[in-house]
Amino acid sequence: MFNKNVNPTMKENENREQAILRAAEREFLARGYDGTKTTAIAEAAGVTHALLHYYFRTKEKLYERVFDDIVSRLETSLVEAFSANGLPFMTRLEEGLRRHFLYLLDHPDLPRFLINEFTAHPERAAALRLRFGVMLGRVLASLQADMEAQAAEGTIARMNLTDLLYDAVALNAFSFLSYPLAGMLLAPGTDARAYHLARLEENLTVIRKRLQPDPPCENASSSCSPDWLP
Amino acid sequence: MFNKNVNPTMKENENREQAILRAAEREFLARGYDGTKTTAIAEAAGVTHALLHYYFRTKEKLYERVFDDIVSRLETSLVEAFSANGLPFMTRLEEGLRRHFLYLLDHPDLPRFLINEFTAHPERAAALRLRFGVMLGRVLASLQADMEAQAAEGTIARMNLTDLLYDAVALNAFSFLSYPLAGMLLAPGTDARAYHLARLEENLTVIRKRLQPDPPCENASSSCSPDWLP
DNA sequence: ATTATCTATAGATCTATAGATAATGC
DNA sequence: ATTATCTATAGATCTATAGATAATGC
Repeated sequence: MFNKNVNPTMKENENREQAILRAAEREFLARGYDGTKTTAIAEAAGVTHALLHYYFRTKEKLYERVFDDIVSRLETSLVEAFSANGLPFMTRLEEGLRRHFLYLLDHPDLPRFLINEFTAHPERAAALRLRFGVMLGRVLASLQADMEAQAAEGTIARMNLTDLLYDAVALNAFSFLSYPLAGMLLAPGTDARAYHLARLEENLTVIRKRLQPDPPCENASSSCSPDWLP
Repeated sequence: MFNKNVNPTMKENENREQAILRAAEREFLARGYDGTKTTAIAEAAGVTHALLHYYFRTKEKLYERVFDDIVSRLETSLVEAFSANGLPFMTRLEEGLRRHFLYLLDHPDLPRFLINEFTAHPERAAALRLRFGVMLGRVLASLQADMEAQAAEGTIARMNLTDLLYDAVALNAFSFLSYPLAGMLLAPGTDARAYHLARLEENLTVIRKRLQPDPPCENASSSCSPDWLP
């Protein structure tokens, strides 16, 4: 049952089932569902094609398994990212966004993969939305009270926390979504990591300034209108 | 040569070649290259499958033609969006971003389509990057001088215009990229258009605040550190 | 006796083309 | 004489399974 590991594409102590899963995740993330061939997965895993069907029956089932694993890990990472306790609101927020970004830096194909999945399979989306809803609820609950306290003090502007997180996730995810176009266009020669880390700092600046209280209104200049009021 | 238009899927005065192009664009945008079958395009266009190959020879060539048309229209739209003249910098910027967003509202599949194209076909990406580079250069040139004048007056913060446009495009595009997940999660029941228009206002607020000058430094609070300096 | 793995192949798509026929322009 | 359109089918993938053989656990 335990293989002798003569297969060079497998890690130490990894069995063929795990090798197929790893290869499938790589292929699906890189090429999407339709672009991935089960023959290519089998080849990448160093096993025969039939074995893939022996373990996972169909391409669809293998895909669902891979997808579920990916979402589970993302959930864990996101909830942990915002779990720091006892620190001031801005510190926790920035630290959470930094961790969220670094997670994406380790999984740069993830945003595109999730977006394509939700678009291409709306029939499966309902169950997944529920999972993301629960995850978002946890993050919101963990930050909401602190945010309101700060707003009451007047040290940050009053705004909807969901909108703020949406802004932050948009900026973070887009750095990876746009890299194949924008990375080489805006910073040719720079390596990917340095490029992304520069974007992270800009993203954090945007979020910080989004929360900056409006300046006191001394004159009629437009920047004095409290645009966050109804 | 001119058809009698007995085909119900074709518009008045539209020939079969155009009908194939329209159907191909719809299919490719919705399902991507791999997910689209030439048989499905032919069926959607109301012609036999062989006719598609008669006009465009291969799926690949048809795809390139569709892609090129899409990019050309986007270029025109973007350059026009920022071409308003004689108005103050902030007005031109906001108006340009508003038009950019409304264009996406008419073409909600476009961001995902472009991202997938650049990721899946890096070999073709070079030529396209050049086109996007020219387009970006035009928009930058048209705004740069005005922005510097405003910054010199002190009415806006000093920052890199490219970063600012990147932030804005990220926020605008992500509204459409994330809609299948976030739309139904955050605003169930709301219709898509209202949802997106609400995001547009938040996006403009983010950009406005990004440009808000830092408050004068009266005390040692963290919001007083001029984080836009080296 | 069960689990893991392979070879070989059936069956389903999907792209592309060959070759016939109809419509149009000179 | 050229352009547009159709029917029919070849050829290439790709998914999935059948059925044989080897390895493992009782």
